[in-house]
Amino acid sequence: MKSTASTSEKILDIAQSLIVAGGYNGFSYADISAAIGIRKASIHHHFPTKAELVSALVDRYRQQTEAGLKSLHERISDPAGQLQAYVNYWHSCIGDASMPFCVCAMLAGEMQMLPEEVASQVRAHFHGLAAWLASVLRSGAENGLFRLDKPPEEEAHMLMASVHGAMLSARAFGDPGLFILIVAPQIDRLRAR
Amino acid sequence: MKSTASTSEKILDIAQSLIVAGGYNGFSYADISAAIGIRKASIHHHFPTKAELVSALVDRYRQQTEAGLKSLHERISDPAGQLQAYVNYWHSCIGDASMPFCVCAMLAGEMQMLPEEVASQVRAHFHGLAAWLASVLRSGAENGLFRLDKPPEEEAHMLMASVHGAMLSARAFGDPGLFILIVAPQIDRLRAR
DNA sequence: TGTTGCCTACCTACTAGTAGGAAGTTAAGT
DNA sequence: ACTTAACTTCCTACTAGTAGGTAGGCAACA
Repeated sequence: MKSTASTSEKILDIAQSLIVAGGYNGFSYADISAAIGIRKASIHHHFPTKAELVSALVDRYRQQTEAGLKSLHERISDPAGQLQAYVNYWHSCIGDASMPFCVCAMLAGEMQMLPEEVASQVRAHFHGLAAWLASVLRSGAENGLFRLDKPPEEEAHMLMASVHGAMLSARAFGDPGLFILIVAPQIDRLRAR
Repeated sequence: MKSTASTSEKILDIAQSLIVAGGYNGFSYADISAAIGIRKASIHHHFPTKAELVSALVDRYRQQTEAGLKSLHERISDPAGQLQAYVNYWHSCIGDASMPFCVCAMLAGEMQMLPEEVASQVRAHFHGLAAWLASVLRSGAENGLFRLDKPPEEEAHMLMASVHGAMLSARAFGDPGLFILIVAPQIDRLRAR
């Protein structure tokens, strides 16, 4: 239930949606305060500094991502389906506007002016995602499901870039459908011919 | 010569590099003031509001882009070479850190909280770039140089997303070489087999 | 004489962050 | 059962600093 969410989780929820909309410098304690009906000082009680808040937020995001990918592996065994499920997840997030952009992709754009603690977590997310994609592509290639032109690590980077670029285009053009139009052919391309 | 650059051009130069580093909310008049040794109020003399400043900046960026692509067409006639030159341009910008990110890609991420005048120009840039890529791909396909799996417009969107995603990955991983590692195979893929 | 470019000085609104206290909760100690 | 102490959550009230923006003046120049 939503009503059982703790205050600190509510703070992270709204901060996350504000970051997705405008990045690290695009929100303030006052914005969060207004959104959940609590005073600024109370937010500082839960998260003393903005850097700590965002750091906790990215930490949670990374755990959620890890848990999501793990449960995905439990529900779907074939690598092609796993890739499809990953892409479908983002397709629906963008489609229903619940999270129209990856938190870490947003922050990666501002990398140079992020507090170091946040920057290193963003880097870690990118490494983790690239590793997951590479492992899925590798096992798919071993099964003969995928035909890779490059090593799995490079194909993973290419796919990740397509996904992030597709998010950006969908946002720039204001057209959620653009995401899947861009990403789907990139996945088809990997399937053994 | 750099020394003949007018003050307003210097303002746009530094503002552009600050936007590339941290987006619309990532810089202030005070930052520009400190960087070029002029008072804040003097910047307001040239650009009364921040929205006007960024709007002028994106306008200039779009003109520079248009001029660059035009001269590219004059120097290089074959579509494959044109595509290669476009990618090489960004490769060198990212490599020497002179402009490690596209201004409009940066702003597109913050689309939702941009002043409308800026947002529409960013959209226009994306439309223009997609159209240029589509026209290059189309003429390449007509020459038999490219073999496209999808209509040129869709292939253009895919390529543009790869380029922007590759910029983001290069920044996230702190590895300029990642850009070309991601983009080069996407171009090779288009070449007739 | 008016215009351009820059200045000093200032304004209001907002930024992250702090100090200190009120209210309620929990868990012993008696 | 009653008290006390520690802890949590949230509050009001405040700070120093920064945000974008304005008013008015001065000097160079057309």
